[in-house]
Amino acid sequence: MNKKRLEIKALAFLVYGYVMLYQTSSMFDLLLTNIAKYIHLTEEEKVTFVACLKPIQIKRKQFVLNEGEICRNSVFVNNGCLRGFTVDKNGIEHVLSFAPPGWWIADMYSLISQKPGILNIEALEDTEALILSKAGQEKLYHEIPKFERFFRILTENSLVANQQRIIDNMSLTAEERYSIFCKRYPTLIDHLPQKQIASYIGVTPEFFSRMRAEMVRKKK
Amino acid sequence: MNKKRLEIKALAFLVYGYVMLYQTSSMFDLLLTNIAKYIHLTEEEKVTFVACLKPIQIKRKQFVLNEGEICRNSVFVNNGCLRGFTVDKNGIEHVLSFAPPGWWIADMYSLISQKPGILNIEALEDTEALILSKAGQEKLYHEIPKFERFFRILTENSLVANQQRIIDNMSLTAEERYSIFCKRYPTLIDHLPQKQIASYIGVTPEFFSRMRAEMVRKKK
DNA sequence: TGCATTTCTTAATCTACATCATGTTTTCCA
DNA sequence: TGGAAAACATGATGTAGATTAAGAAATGCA
Repeated sequence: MNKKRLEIKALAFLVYGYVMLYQTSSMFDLLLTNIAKYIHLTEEEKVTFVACLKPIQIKRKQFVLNEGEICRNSVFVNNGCLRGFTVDKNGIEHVLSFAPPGWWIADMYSLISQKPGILNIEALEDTEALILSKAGQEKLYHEIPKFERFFRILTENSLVANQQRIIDNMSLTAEERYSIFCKRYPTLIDHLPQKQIASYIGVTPEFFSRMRAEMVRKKK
Repeated sequence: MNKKRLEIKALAFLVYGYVMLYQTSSMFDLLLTNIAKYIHLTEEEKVTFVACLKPIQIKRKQFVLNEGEICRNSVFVNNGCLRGFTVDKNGIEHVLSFAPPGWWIADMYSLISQKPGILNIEALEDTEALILSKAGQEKLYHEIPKFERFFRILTENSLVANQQRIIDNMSLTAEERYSIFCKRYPTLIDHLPQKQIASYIGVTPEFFSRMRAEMVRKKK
């Protein structure tokens, strides 16, 4: 009798474990799917990887990183949206990047050098994310060298996008840059406050507002 | 007698081989030294690596890559200087990057996607360089996975520099951007035609010329 | 060495976008 | 749910840098 009870208990625990696994796994699905586009992970490797991740919740307007701090994590967004921005000597903010679901964000300079950074990272809405510490990332490089490949590819893609942005900033008008933004990030447009988009494409909110009115006028 | 002749011949060939190795090795020194900062290669791996490289000579004003072509190589500069630039719809050139000795250059977008690119790469002076084909690079990733790490780090550094440039373009005046350029690339300043620097920092040659005169005037 | 080409300079005028100011609409949260 | 804060719109004016033009200096190459 005693033994049977133990068995039942053990079974219940197992079931509970599976349920937990099943439930919480959804939190890693988006990231694992993204990774699968570039490298193949065994189930065991997935477990090792997931063990390096820590889920966090960030309230709207809350900061994940402040300028002057050392960036110790990469952040992968599951829900919501983050922004990375700097503040210039006149107190004006400049958006370097948005991180909607499926995107990574960090202060790359600070993360690499482990010196104080210049980036602020803030939630534009309530956000669920996973963080991967620098230590965790280096552990991954050691234990599963395929991750070198994954992050190389990720970084390459990011570099290409940033180079294109430099070229666009040098050779296009604000209006053209905005059109490109709309095409490239259609989901962000209705989501984001105008002033954030204005800051990203590199104009003042006032000019952006006028420009949009102008564009509507033209189309008629 | 016949045998001895053969031995001498073999010895001569060996000596010749070493001399060749010694002479030509200087051509790879800069690159191997750079790599050694990030990963350790065995002598055997060095040989494998060097076998993937092909030396080229580029005359001043000659193009290594034209927009519209598919970029099939990364180029590492030993001597001289290359520039990567785009031409906008008004025919104005915009310099995305310079490649002085010790630097890599390529149309990253095209190299990754193997689609026609938008970058022109041209020699600003007679240049000696090494090219690593995309195929060669992928062979390296397979045979010596450490190269995943090397190129990841290279790409990360490049990404950081490009992000900083985006921020600078959004938050600084042309004069400030020029000051930063002077500090960051002191060797390039006396080397490069002014109009190339103007194009890199994102102003016209006329404005750049006036700006510099202005800066001299101020300092007195 | 000299001449053609490219690069640099300087000046007048123009424009895309910034700044300042003020009112209106939307959003948030107590 | 209502009132404060944030976001957006619009007008008047200012400015960094572009454009056009034309001459002077430097450079490359036959």
